[in-house]
Amino acid sequence: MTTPARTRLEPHDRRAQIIEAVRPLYLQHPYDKVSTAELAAAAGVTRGLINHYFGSKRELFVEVMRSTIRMPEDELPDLSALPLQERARRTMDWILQAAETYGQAWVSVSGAANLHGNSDLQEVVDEADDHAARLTLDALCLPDDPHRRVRVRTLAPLVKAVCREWLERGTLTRDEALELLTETVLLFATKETP
Amino acid sequence: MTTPARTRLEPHDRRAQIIEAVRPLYLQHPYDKVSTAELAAAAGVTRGLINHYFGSKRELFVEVMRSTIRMPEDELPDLSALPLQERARRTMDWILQAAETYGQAWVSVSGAANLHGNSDLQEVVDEADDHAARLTLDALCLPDDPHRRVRVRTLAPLVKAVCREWLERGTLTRDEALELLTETVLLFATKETP
DNA sequence: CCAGATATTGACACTATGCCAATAGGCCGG
DNA sequence: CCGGCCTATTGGCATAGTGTCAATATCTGG
Repeated sequence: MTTPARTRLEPHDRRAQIIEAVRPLYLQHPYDKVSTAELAAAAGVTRGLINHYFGSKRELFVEVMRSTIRMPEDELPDLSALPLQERARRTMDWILQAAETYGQAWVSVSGAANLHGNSDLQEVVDEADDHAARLTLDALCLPDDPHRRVRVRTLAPLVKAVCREWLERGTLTRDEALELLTETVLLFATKETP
Repeated sequence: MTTPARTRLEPHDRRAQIIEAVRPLYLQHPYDKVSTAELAAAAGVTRGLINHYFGSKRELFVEVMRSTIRMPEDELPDLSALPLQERARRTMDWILQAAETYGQAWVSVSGAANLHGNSDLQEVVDEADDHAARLTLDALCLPDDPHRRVRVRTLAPLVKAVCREWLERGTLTRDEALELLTETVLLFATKETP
């Protein structure tokens, strides 16, 4: 029964350690079903420390989200030798695969569900979607000008919705999902910039 | 200074009255910035009554959302005489117009922003999106079989994202938005069912 | 080995939520 | 027109959760 004595960490390390320790809780329970006490317990620290580092429970939550819903950029295959149509298909396939095997968190979090204008989470989700758009354009070997980026990032919520129909509800087959997304991404990414 | 004496309403009416009285609060502030006390004050009742009728603050919030984010079905024009392409364009135009003039709440609320699987709000948003899909198919004069409905309702989050780029960020013009959505809805709605 | 710097704690004050017995509004039969 | 019943509504209580801050303990450098 080793009740670990209080240990002292560098601020940066402590922040990171708390975020990691707390992540699983938010993967299983919604924000307001997890108390600061539980968060602190999971991290092996006191409630006070969470407020010290993150200001508020909410801000910790937002930080956890930020690092969780970001699409990983490794293992993105090099498609530069293929025709555009095929690049599109493989890129979308890559996303579907990530969603399937890793249960990629990115697809499970879409926009903030509030009525009022701006949510703190919206900002984080937007950042993640914009990042996903950059990755997509990169995989497609298409230039990343602002207009194109805008169009491609609007696809993020569509991709998530399609994945949800496929994985959670079983109302679309993987092939249907792939086909729809492939055609749509071609439509959105190749429209000529005015 | 008329402090209105306590009046007695039919349960059904009281529920409705509370929801209406509370709606503006949630249009301006996020869920957790509004206290039950403020909600009760706005409705001219006591905190206890809110719990009596809705069980919890959260459930009241969900009810407000349910009735707020539902697309109105009136004023949907009859397009049956036009060719499909044109029906699609006008339907999307109708949606954009609703978003612009009424600041339609539907477009401002997309999926729930949680990591864990299911949110109480997700259910409500899904219901609204499915409803919007029915309206869309109706306007397009296309049959409403399950497969088609699934595909069209995945477009809901896309429509919202495009509207956000157009209205809030100004990164898309109205014409660009209209064109993208028109082509996409045609793609999704006219794919033959297997 | 000591002393200064600071990461971490624990207790306190405050707010908010949900619950329940008590209260009172208004309809109905006499 | 009145008294009594039904139940919508209240007000206070109990509890849980959040944020703050002075006090404490840990590590580092001299």
